[in-house]
Amino acid sequence: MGKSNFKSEPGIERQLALQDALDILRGKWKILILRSLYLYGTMRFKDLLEASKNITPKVLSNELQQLELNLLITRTVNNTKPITVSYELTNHAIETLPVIKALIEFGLKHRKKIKDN
Amino acid sequence: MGKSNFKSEPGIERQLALQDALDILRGKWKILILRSLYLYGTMRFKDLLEASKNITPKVLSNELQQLELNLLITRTVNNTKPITVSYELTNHAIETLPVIKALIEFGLKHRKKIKDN
DNA sequence: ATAGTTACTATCCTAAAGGTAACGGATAAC
DNA sequence: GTTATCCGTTACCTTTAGGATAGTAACTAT
Repeated sequence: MGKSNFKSEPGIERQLALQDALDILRGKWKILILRSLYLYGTMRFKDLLEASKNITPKVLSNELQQLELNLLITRTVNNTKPITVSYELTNHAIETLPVIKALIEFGLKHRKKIKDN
Repeated sequence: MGKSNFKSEPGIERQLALQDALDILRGKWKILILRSLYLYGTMRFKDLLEASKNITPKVLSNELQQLELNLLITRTVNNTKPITVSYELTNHAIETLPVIKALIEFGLKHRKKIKDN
């Protein structure tokens, strides 16, 4: 396979960074949830349930907990009459926006490619 | 949840594109394989086995088939003494480079954030 | 004839992800 | 006191991803 013909040096740090990113964003729902929060700002649990078509409360709850653990969203309990809970992105989560944009761009091009056979 | 405060309109096309992209690139290995091919150009099966630490031949074989199906890599059999097979990225696969770059950037920032507590 | 190389495939198994359906605690409205 | 809303949890099950181990086909070298 020889030496790199594309970049100076791979760099173990970049390799680890990539693996971490994949771990954190892995799964069917996390990126979709992040995108909803980008688009709509603050959302309640119920909003996210409706926005993420076909997700179940259990799964949504899990995903939100993981996103919170990884410092991508915050969870705040509002003292409203029927209790409500608000989720929003942290500043840190802004760093995932380029990932989402790139995925959408790739997806658009891929769909076009498929359509044109 | 109100109206968007961030972008004009979500757009069902972008939603579908995102879901397609996530489907195509899903899993523990695909993006790592694509990155190896970016870095090294043409690679044989054995090269990819060594570059993707801890992957098994069965899993690698599966991943490669899926990537080929989705038009991201090509597979060519070389008529060498012990048969060898070369994999490389298609032109179309270039479109995934921004995704990988964005993931790495996010991963680097995330690692820094974690280290700084 | 035996052993090695390359690129897999086959079989079996475990673990993680994801889904279904029902329930619970808090509060309030009717 | 029954019903409703909101945000979950619990128990259970199915599906998918991933891994371990061994084997195979084609060829080469010794």
